[in-house]
Amino acid sequence: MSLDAGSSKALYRQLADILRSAILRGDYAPGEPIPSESELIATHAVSRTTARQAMALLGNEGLVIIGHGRRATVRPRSPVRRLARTRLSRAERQHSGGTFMADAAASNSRPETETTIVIEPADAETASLLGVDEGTSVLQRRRRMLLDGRPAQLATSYLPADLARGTQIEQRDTGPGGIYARLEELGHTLSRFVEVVATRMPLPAEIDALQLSPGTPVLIVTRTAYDNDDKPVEINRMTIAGNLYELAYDIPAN
Amino acid sequence: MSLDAGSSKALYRQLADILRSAILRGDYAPGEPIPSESELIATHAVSRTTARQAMALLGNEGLVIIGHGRRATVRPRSPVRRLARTRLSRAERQHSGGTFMADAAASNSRPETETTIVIEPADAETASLLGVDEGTSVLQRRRRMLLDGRPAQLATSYLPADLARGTQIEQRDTGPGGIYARLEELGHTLSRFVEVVATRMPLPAEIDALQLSPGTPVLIVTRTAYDNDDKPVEINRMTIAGNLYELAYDIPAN
DNA sequence: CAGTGGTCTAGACCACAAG
DNA sequence: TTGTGGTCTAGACCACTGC
Repeated sequence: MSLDAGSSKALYRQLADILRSAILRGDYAPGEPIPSESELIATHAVSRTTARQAMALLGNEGLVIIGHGRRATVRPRSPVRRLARTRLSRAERQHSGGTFMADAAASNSRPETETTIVIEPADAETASLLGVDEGTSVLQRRRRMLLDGRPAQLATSYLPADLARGTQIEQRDTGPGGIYARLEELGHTLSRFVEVVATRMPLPAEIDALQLSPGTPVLIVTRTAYDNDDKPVEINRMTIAGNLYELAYDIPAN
Repeated sequence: MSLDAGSSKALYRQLADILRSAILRGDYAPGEPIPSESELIATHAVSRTTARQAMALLGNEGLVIIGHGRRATVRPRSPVRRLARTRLSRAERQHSGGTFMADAAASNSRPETETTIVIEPADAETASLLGVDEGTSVLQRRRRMLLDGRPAQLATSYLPADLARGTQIEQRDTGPGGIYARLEELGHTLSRFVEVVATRMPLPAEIDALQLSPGTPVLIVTRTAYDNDDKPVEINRMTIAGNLYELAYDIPAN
């Protein structure tokens, strides 16, 4: 409960340990303030730097929210929304405005989408995923989705420009059922999706766009849609706030 | 390229921006050293604290690896292993020592597993997932898996103790096909799995067990195995180093 | 041994939040 | 206005790495 100056463990780490234990034990409830810097300085006889190092450590662990001018608080467990990937079934896709809209409807939230559409040559990675040559013209639909006014995820779709030319896929509003419905109308009947899930810390632009607080990682989901010839027809790269979402996958046992 | 003391942006953030851009641009290759604190101090006329704040920021973003006594280096992109969840098919399960072994075999690595087996009363969350009453005796198989001597993931299986009593599931070595094969032999034919994927920053114990460097989030996968009556028979909670793994899911388009 | 990063202190001034 | 956290400085001593 008190600091040991002789310990090989740094003072600020010991201090962080004390606070972390207290938080995990529930001494400070989610949303409640933890001791201020001044209090830590007084209680544990350390310098301000040491107190701040301890706080910063907990902030980067995602345990506390530190904000200018207000006391640091225990990070509330945000209500986690579950994104069920079964929503990719054809039936689900068709009577909704795409997977995001389906998820929004399921969670009783007001969805908004900002869309930017550009055509650019494919970089090496995108080209490889889409099965086209590097430099091939690719249509990018960059979207920022919000739920109830709060940023939820970033998503960019990539399709060969040839394939989308002159179709509603080039429009802001892709119509009922979204891109996938349009693709099937074009004769690209979809056979399966592959989603690859990874995680990393967000870049500053992503922190900004998703309004993330320190210590919040993002989920990076790369979805590839394959047609009946097992040819990739669309790539969707998603960046999802790790504190707000979890992904659920259903896997048959055979 | 140079710092602006009048800017509203903190000096250390400006400095971090400069370094980050240089790294992302490729000026410093992965694994290569970035400027030392002394160099930053000399080049940009800042105090050591400011230089260190900038470095720490990049460290927490996972862009650089900072180590005592050695120069900070650009974080090398670890070879990412893909964990294909199709490996959960019955055919795959049966001729391997479980999903971890299957993945290891697929990646030509030498797998090791440390296993601890305990029986404990279920906490509220586990009870709810397993569909049993809180406090019911639950068998826990805690495993730490290593590939080529390096920690790869932590996994704990939870099964109702009644169900596992007297079976090989209570042993360290669960035999060919692992737990799932034993469950099916016991009459619990598996119908499906649900995997829920989330991410967060690791706790100190996890950092230690997985040898994670700062700025590395973990993937938290909770897998539930259901039998033919759609009753959960096993829960598997996995903690996976986010810099080493990605998960691949195959989703039929229907 | 020299160079690098790790920890810690004391003190200063600023910016934001809330009463 | 008061208290809180944000930024920055100068300086000191320590511990690890690698020549």
